[in-house]
Parts: sequence; C-alpha cells; structure tokens
Amino acid sequence: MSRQAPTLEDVARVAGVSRATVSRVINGVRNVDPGIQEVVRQAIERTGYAPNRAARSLVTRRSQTVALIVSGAGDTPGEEQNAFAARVFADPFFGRVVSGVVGYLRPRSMHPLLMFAESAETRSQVLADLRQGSADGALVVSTHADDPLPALLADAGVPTVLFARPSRPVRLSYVDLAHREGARLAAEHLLNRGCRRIVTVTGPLGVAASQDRLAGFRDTMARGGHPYVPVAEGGFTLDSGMAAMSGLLAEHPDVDGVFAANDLMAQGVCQLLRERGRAVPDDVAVVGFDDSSVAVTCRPPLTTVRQPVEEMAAAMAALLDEHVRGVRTEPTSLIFDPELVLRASA
Amino acid sequence: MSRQAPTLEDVARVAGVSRATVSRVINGVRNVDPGIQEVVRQAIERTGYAPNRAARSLVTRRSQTVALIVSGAGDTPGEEQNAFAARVFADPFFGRVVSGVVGYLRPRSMHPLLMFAESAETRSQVLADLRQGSADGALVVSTHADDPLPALLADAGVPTVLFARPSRPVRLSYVDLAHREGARLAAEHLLNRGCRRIVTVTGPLGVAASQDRLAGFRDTMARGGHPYVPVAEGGFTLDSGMAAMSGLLAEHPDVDGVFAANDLMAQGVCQLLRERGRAVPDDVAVVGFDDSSVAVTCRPPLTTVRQPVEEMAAAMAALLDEHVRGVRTEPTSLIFDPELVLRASA
DNA sequence: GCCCCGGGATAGAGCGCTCTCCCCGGCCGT
DNA sequence: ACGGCCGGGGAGAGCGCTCTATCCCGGGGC
Repeated sequence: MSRQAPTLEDVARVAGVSRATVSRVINGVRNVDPGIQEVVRQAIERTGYAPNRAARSLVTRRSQTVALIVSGAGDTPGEEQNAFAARVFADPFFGRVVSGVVGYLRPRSMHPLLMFAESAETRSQVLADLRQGSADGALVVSTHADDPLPALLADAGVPTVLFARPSRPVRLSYVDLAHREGARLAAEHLLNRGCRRIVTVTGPLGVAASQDRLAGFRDTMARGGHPYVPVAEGGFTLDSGMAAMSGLLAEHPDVDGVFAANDLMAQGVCQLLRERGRAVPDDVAVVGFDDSSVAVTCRPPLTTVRQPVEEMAAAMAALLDEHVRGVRTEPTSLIFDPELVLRASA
Repeated sequence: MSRQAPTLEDVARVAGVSRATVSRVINGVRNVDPGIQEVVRQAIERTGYAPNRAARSLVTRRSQTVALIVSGAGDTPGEEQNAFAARVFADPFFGRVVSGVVGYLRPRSMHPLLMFAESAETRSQVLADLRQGSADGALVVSTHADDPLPALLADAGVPTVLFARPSRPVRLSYVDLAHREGARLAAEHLLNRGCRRIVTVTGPLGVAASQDRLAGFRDTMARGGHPYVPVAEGGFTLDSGMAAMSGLLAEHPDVDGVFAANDLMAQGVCQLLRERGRAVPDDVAVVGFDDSSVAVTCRPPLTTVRQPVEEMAAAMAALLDEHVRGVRTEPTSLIFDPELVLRASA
C-alpha cells in the first residue's frame, strides 16, 4: 500500500507511551487510564494505524479466518478443476450457505476462505493449507456421500463442522435438518389434499439425507394407509428429476401426487409432466424440498419443505467458533426443524 | 491442531543443517547441494513439517490471499446483511466468476477471501481489512453502477482489478466484454432469421454494460434498416424481464423478435410470452445474453450471447497477481470477445 | 513512620520465518 | 604458488505484534 505502514511503535511514540499500552488499548484488555486511552486513540487516528494481521496471527496463533470448503468425491475425473466450482455454485443452495456463514462471521470481523476439494490432490492441498494455519478451522459442505475429507480433517485435528451428518461416522460436529420430519410434512400435505396415487423421486441413495427423506415419507404414507410407494432415484439435478419422473409415469400413468427430494428435481418433474400433458397441480400435485430460489421461479411455484439453510450455516460457523476458542470440545450436532411452504404446485 | 507443530528449527536439527538451508530448500532458492537437499526433504517428511503462514507473511509482506469482493451500492437499506450475499449468489454468474478465479489461484496455492460490501459500514470494514494485510489485493465485482468502492480502493493504494469497466473512471485495471459486439451478434441473428418487429429489454441503464449492449443493438438494427427499436428497461432479474416484456407487448402486439440484455430477463420474457399465448420461437424469437446456466434450463433453451466469464475472471486474477508482484504497474484493461450460442429460442 | 499492597505502566522476550551478510574451501588464472 | 572468485553453507538480525514479568508509586494499615 503506501510506502511504509505505521506500526505499534510509531503510535506509541506519538502518544508518548509504550507499545504495550497501545496494544492494550486496541485489544481492550486490562485497566488503562481513561486519559491515556484517549491520547492513544488520537495517536492511532493521526497515524492512520492499522494492526498488522500477520504479526498478530504469529503470536496469537489465530488467523481470524475460517475455511469454507466445498468438497466432492472426485467422481468426475476428467472434469476441469474449475468446472466443479461452477457446478457447485449453480445450485442456489450454496449461495444460502455462504450467506449464513458470512452473516455470523462478519460482525466478528472474520472472513471465509473459499476452498474446493474434489480430488485426492486438491484434498491434500487443502489439508496442507489448513496445517499451515491459513485458517483456524473448516466448514465443510460435501456434495457426495463417502467424502473422505471429514475423516482426514478429524485425523489432522483441524477444528471442523460439517453441513449434514456424514454417511460414515466421524468424531466431528455437524448441523443438519430433521429430514424425516420434512418428508412427513410433504406426505401429510399430499394425503390431506386427497391424492391417492403418490410416487416419490429420491435423491442419490448413498446420501444419508436422501435415505432419511425417503424413510420419513414412507413411514407417514404407511401410517396413512399407503403401504407401497413407487420410488425412483434421482441425482438432485433437473435432468435426473425429469428422467426419474418419466420412468414413474410410464409405470403409473394414473399418478396424482409426487414428492421430489429437492426443488431442482421437482422442477424437472413439473416440466416432464407438462410435456406429457399433465397439469400441475390439477392433474398431479408436486411437492419439492429445500425452498430454494427455483421454488419461486418455477412455473407453477413450488409447494416445498423449507430448509432453514442460512440459520443452519450460521449455526455451523458459531459452532466452529466455539471449537476454535476451546469453549466447546466435544463434537456436537444441531438439528433444525423444517417447515412446509405452500405455493401453487400442491 | 496437534500439541506443538514442528518449526524450521526442528527440521534443521533433524537434518543437521541450519535453518537457512532448510528455508532455501523449501523455497527452491539459490543452489543447494543435491545431497543435502535430499536429506532436508527427508527431515521434512519425518517431522511432518508445514511452514507457518503467519510467520512467512510477516516477513514477506504477502498473504498469498486475494479478496474477492462483491460490492453493491447499498440501495436496499432495510435489507439484512446476509440477504445481499444470498441474492448475489442466486445469480449463476457469480458462481462462474468464483470458478474462474479459483482456477487461476489454486495452482499457485492461493485462495480467495470472500467479502461483501453493500453499505458504507461494510465498505470501510473491507477497507480496514485490506489495510491490515488480510489480502494482497482485491478482485471487485460490482452489482451496481456508482459503486464507491473502486475509488476508495484506488485511493488506499490497494492493488485492485475490477470486473467490468466502472461507470465513473478510476485508475484501476479491469476486464470486460465487448458488449456492443455481443449485441451486434444478437441483432444480426434476429435480422437474419427474418424478424421484422424487434424490441429489446435492457439492463439498468445506469450500468455501462447495459448502455453498451443497447447502443450496439441499436447501431446494428439501424444499419439493417430498422431506425427505431422499442425499448424497455429491466433490472437483470426474471421479474423485471416479465414486467418489461408485458409493457412492450401491450404497445407492440405484433412483435416477432426480442433481445434481452441477460438470460434471466430472457427467461422472464419467455414466461410472459407463453402466458400471453405466444409461442417461442415460432411466434416470437428470443435472444438472451451471458449463456448462464438458466439459458440451458429455460424452456425453450435460450439462444444467447456467450460471455466467457470464467476466462475473464481468471484473467482478472492473473492481472491482479501481476500488479501485486509489481510486474505490471500501469492500470490495464482486457476486453474479451463474445460468441453467439444457438439453441431453441431463436 | 515503615511496610506492604496493588493499580497502572514498561521492558523485553519471543512467535517462526526470510534474507542479508559473512565465512569457508576448492578451483582457476597468472 | 598465491590471490581472487565463486559455489555452498551458517549466523543472526529483524518483521510487528502479544504477554509475562517487573517496576514504580501513592495510599492504607499498624
């Protein structure tokens, strides 16, 4: 920046006190004479002093930064590195995560360091960065089941909080949604609406959340007198939703209700139904999951199960902060309640 | 992390050499005897050494981090801080920017630090962070014209590169698209297709890019014998696209071609046209701009002007890197060429 | 009047790294 | 044979901050 940034020393000289006193004023620690405090404050003002982050980090062993890691399983080998990032952020879900995380971090003047780990190579890169102290801890959002990163982080002793329960148990904190509960809301709504031939499009069944949503849906359907629910597995994408619905429709042409495990697939379901001449919601009612932005832009707008992603992300950051500060040492899980949002599709 | 991370000193002791030598091996500087090099490398392996970033930053005065700042004009006063972040990332455009930036940074083991500046308060916060050396420079994506941040950064002497030419001139590098050129492609395509009653939905006219796209479109239309083009201003959102098209349709019911200044608005245009009983592309041809992910998911898929966002973002990072390293000192602009992508909508 | 006490300030020792300066020894030129 | 040069290595001075140990000094207890 300018030729030579002022240091604590400079401020101390101007204020006529010692470095230590200035430091105490800045960090608001121990009793400092109010008069001197004022003098120091003015000196800071006058010199335009800004504390050097690196120097502070060196002694405090804190970087005031957390890594926000988007982690894939490396299932798309030929894929360009960056394509992963683009694909990830194409999903409005991540925007909401970022939003929640930043909401917590910013008032504490911390920032998220964005990292992507979608291959063995990038994973060890991320691990190395963390061990170098680039960040005080990690917030991990996995896009796939069987993501090896959480275990690696746990082994390395990096304070970590996950978004969603990992499919293989790891001694790490996480936040998650009561997925079964959400599926129950969807099932009850469809049932109350009078639907009788109900099918569901699940997420990838390797993902715990998909399993839970399916299980919750089936339970409630069974309790409502529907022991059998046709199922098709999707991949959380629009295309996979269309494909899954296409299959279901072929076998069950009289379907009148669909529960899709996320909004993107619900959109695909709607599109396919329209292409096949079914009106939504008049012929077939469709319920999505997430309440993401596509739920609103979709025609018709989706009735969906809201996942409070921003709050969950903020809680994730708060949890990590506690771990980093050492206030909390044991892994903890925080489960959030979903909510049914009524729109036009069901 | 673990109880006590190994330091250079530890490695040096194990290898039986001095700190300086180990440092040289790690940074690959000056000639070191290959034999000793090997010994040091093994010592690093054995101790599990990872250089401390803070210590290194302190002396090199480099953080190996760049700030990726999304900057708004603070036009939505009542808005929650985080809502801004969510809104921003709802636009697939930013995902592509992140992708491009990360593509450049990662091979150099640098990371983007995510920051948002949408109010006077957060702007000065960002500025303070940068002055503290949290990042070596700033990559700025403004969502609004009249964004005061670029000027502030320039004044503070922070190495900065902007995405898109600022509406008020600032001594800062930027990357941008040849917007007029892109609009020309759209106009020519519509004309070649045989459209005769063509209208356009522009972006917010305070934004230079919107102006340029409009100007380029008008020029080409004029050159093609269409001196007058009905115009409606939108806000780059789906809703604003629908609203703008609604107005245009009322005044020009016989419209047969539309150029929308981005894909989101083009999607809105398509939706409105369908609601009003017009078929796309049979009754009305629609051309978008950006080639964002909605261009693909939209029904029908959009013919659009591709903006090579990832490349532009990568170039932005590269430019910043040069500024930071001092290789380049003068502000520079890099203009990229657009490309017409043909799909179903026109 | 002396001693002890404690609030308020300072001195100075690092934190872990880089980098400049210096030293050593072998090889060349004259 | 000797001095200079140069490749390869070491010693040590910081970078700017925090924090512990220490000091100073005024006041209260006996």
